[in-house]
Amino acid sequence: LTGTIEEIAKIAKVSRSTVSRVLNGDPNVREKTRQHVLEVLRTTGFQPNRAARRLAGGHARIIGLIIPSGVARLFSDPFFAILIQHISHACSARDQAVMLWLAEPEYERRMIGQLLGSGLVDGVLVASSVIDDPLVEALHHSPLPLVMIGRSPHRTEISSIDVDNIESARRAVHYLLERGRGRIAVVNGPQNMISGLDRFEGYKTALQDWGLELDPALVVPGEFSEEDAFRGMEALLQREQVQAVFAASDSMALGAMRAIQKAGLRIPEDVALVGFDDLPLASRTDPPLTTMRQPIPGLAVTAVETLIQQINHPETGPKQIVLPAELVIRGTG
Amino acid sequence: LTGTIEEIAKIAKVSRSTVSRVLNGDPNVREKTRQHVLEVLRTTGFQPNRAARRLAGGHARIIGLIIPSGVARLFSDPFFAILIQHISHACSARDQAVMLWLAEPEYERRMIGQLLGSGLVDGVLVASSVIDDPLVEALHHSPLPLVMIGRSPHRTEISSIDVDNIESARRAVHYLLERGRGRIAVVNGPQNMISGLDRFEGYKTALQDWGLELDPALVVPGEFSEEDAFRGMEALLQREQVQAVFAASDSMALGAMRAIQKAGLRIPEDVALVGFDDLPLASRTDPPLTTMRQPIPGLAVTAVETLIQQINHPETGPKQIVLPAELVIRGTG
DNA sequence: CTGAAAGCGCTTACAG
DNA sequence: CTGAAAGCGCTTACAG
Repeated sequence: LTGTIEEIAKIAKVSRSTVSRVLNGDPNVREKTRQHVLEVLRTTGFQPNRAARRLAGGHARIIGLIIPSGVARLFSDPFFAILIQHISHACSARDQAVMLWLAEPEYERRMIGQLLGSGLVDGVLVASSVIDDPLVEALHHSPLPLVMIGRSPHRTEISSIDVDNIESARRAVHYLLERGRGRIAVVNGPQNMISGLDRFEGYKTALQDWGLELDPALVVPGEFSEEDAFRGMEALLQREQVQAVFAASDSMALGAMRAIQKAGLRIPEDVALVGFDDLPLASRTDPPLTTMRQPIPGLAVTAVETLIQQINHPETGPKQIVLPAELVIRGTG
Repeated sequence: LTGTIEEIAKIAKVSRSTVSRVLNGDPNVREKTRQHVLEVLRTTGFQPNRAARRLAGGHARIIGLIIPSGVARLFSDPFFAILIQHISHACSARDQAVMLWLAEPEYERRMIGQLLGSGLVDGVLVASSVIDDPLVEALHHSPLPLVMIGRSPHRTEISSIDVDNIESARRAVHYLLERGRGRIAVVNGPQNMISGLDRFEGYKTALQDWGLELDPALVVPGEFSEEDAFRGMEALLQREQVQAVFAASDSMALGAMRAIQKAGLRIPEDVALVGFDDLPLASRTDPPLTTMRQPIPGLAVTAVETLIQQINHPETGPKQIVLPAELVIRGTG
């Protein structure tokens, strides 16, 4: 279908070295030659064989996208689906293919071996992980460039892209406090993930800012799942009176919303509600959800570009990039 | 980390040909030699370089998993997330890596070129598609082995794995009719996808079986999304009285459930409800959802195995495999 | 049953 | 700026 570099060379009447140079953007090609080869490349629709490319020591332009096993349960959260879509999109736009590795405890060892040994992947993106995930540790000690989405608290030597969860959560809760809501419940994410931990931290900080005590009775443990949030909130509402709820994800906000409405309380009159993520569903709930918007496209693009940078210039040190979130005020608070 | 075949050969004191043969299960190796090489392979944890393998004419053991652009919107339906997890699992268990291609209109052409030209992938799995998707057509006309999840109505030359959507939907509606529910609304999936079309077909057939007329006023168009189902159902309940609802997916059943309950109707006393999929959420709704269970693990495993079969024995003709669904009776009908 | 050799399609010093 | 040549790590006839 697409032929080999040799055939292109023949058509363009140059050596295969020259074709390869053009393909790889090597500056040591006369401009006229380059244009000519480029033209042949275009008309033939040539696609270099990535396997050969990789084998010969170049980059295959393949990125490994890893979902650690501890996170696999969350895989059906729309946040993930959307994140993966944007990562995939960012890769396509940069002519990078994506290899998906859903880590599973049983195959984790083998997976790492394959990632390293199979010689396919130029670098690796870890999409969210549990704190101190051994998989991340292993990856970090491998020669493969690595970028995480979500910061790694104990490892600033690993490049990561994250939203400022602490500050964002704090701002969300401030917003509720400013609107006169004193008793604010929190629906937490998993506390073994940094995003869950940080958002809870932000909640606590906001209370402190206002000189309020943390009331453990107002803390609903959650796992980023709608159902858990629904149940937890339902139970809480039976014993406590609250004026507002901060949910650490939109999925959980949805669950909380259902519980609040089921309890016969009005949103936002009786109970205000702020979520986190700004998934598409947030604008379609009734009333529409006020929430902290995660810049998912930005996270994806930045992660992919950071990784590519790391692949092409391994000498560049690790980077921690923090992206801002934005409060989107709608009808729930 | 894992070394090359050459190093294994040296340790095992055989030629690299022999190592390659045991690696590939070639029967022309003396049993004692094989055991010895296997032992060395085991102790070294050797991983063959897939890029080299593929280049040399063997199989890379990489499967391309394609989500066509027409389906990308559905990507955040938990059904997809779970399906992908199972596919990934089935591949890991068979030592196959997964390359993810979320097709996007803008990059679709390039993607196909890459799939074919990049020489990375041994075969391709299309996870659900729109009817007569041009992407599937292109793939079908390529030399790459192809298996679809979801049947392709006009192309029996393509291997496909599917659940019997028509019959399953029919059984679901029969179940409601048998329980004395005469006026049954349907929340449809997209009618440009075979699963949406077939389930509607099953609904219509069931009505016919009972000598009932199809009432267009009872048909809620949907796109497999909870929100659309919620709105559609809400609108329907304002003008119609129904005794039951058949939703073509669990996500939509959830939306319908919310609408029914919001309208002050009891489930199942006033309105019975049957979904389709049996996602984890089905057992956790209130009341728990009665639904047709799709054998997702079975679909995934069968699809992967069919594709591997197709890769290893291209002479085998295409296969259409239909898996049974099962009605799971819970609290909604 | 086993090994030496050619070749897969690239990249990258090396020489000019 | 360009080309001839070596080499990446495998597989697979070919010869024995």
